[in-house]
Amino acid sequence: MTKQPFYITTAISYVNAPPHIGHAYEVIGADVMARFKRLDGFDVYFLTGTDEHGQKVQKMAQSKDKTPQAFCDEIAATFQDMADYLNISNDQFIRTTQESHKETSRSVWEKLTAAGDIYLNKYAGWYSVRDEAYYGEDEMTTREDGKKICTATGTEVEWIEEESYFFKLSAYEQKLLDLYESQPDFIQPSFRRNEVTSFVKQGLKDLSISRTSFDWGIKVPGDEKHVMYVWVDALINYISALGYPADKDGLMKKYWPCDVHLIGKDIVRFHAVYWPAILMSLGLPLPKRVFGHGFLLTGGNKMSKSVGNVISPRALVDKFGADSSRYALMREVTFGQDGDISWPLMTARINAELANNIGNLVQRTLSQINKNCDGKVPQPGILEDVDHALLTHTGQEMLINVRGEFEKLQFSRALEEIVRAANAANAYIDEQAPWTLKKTDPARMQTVLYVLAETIRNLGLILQPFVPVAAYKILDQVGVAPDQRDFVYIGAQHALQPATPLPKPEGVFPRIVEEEAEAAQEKTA
RNA sequence: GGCGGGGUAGCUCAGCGGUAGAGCAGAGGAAUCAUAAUCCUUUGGUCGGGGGUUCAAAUCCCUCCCUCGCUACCA
Repeated sequence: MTKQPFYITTAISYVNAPPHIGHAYEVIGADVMARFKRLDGFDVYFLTGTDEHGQKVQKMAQSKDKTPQAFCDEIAATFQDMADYLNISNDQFIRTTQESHKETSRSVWEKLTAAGDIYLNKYAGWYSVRDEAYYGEDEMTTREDGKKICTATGTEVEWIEEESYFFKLSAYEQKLLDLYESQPDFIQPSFRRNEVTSFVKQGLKDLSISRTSFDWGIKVPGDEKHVMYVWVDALINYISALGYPADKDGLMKKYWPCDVHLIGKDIVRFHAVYWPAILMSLGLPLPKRVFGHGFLLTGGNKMSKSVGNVISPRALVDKFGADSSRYALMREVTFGQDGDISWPLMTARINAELANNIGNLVQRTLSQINKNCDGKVPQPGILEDVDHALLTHTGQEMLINVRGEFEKLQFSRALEEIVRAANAANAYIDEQAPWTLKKTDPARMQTVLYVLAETIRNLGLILQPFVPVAAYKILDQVGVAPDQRDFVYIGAQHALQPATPLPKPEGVFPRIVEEEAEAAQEKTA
């Protein structure tokens, strides 16, 4: 049976600065989803990467006295490094400065032109030379001397007309509205769909898609004084990565259309309006889903360097490790909404759920098996109702519930489900008290410990997408073979074989113990 | 201004017409296998204000207040 394909992407990150926590959050979300789908029997392709063109990058490079490419190489490396230390399982890391992407972009441009959707005209507007930006009427005020200035920066603006290519976005207004109507899940969460719909209903203007004021970009075929507007270039990454249009490796045929574009809420419009319009013009099928996640806040505020409340991905992993960091971010915040994170919140969550609940469950069970069952999977007797109840809850039932949450990208809810299962196992162990059975009914003790080992196997399996390394350790400790770790192995039909020898148990989720220095740091935060 | 979220226990949030819920935090107890972890019980809310519909409203309608987002071409 051939596996069903599943294509998931993050946004590509703009390389004007090294990664911050938001980048980490997004790529972790995508990774958790990708890993889940792989384990659930899908043929997954997971793409992430960097967006490297545009005026901002050119300026940044200049100010650091570097060539744009050298500058990009440097920053892109920090993103690749982050993917590494966060344990991200992407299949490709695309960079928009790579030759294959440029080729695709030029080819797309030619196709859009051939489709009659690109034309040359003038872009006109109020421009601030100092800010190198155009401003709308609502962003400007008139000074006493009668000159218009930008309200925010206070710089003078002048009326500028610049030659530019345009994309006939206006021609797609009705088609886009039809799309949102006929495919209500196209934009998620649903309140984002409302925003986009009302935006499109206001009427779409054609989109200026080339620039002549700088040259760090992909040159427009046949008119090299223009470079493509970075957003057009950036969006194309989702298909250039698959080899469009040549499709030498058949990736396009296999994985397109994309199942989920996972992006930040700030760029929903680009993905829900511009991108489908471009695809329509190319005659390509549209992505199934665009999911805009929220932002991470701390103390209800945006993180900012000047306030000094920034939590960097590197610092996070240094303190908690990759697994626990992934867990904390996925658990603490409802995906799709903004969420508050802080060191104390994350520490509390990791300790309560990973260390105390799940970690300690594994430890207390395995150490009893190690001491009392000769270090082998115990031999169960006849299972009682309580045993069946726990196994059902933590087996198929948990998988079905977790899968349901993944369909909605509700990672936090999925984890809640898993924690609840571990909780039930802790209640079971207390109620059954195998340490007492050891003296009164050793056979029953074996059964109880077997049921617990089996529960731990199920938990280890379902935890893999979130905490891959620790989950692997758990599965190793209950003697699950590496090729028996897909979700089809969850549940009774693939239960542990009694008498399988087990390695000596060791802790998987260490408690975070606050040191004085950290406590002091938190006081100031 | 227009459109759309949200305002529920100390904290984070669920419920969205039928006697106020979960987790965490707080209090009391049990147990001792375990990462002093676990388990049980429990305190705590006039569900933003006001009005209306209904036998019945956190839940529907109106209105007001607060808060957040969107309202195009830096990315």
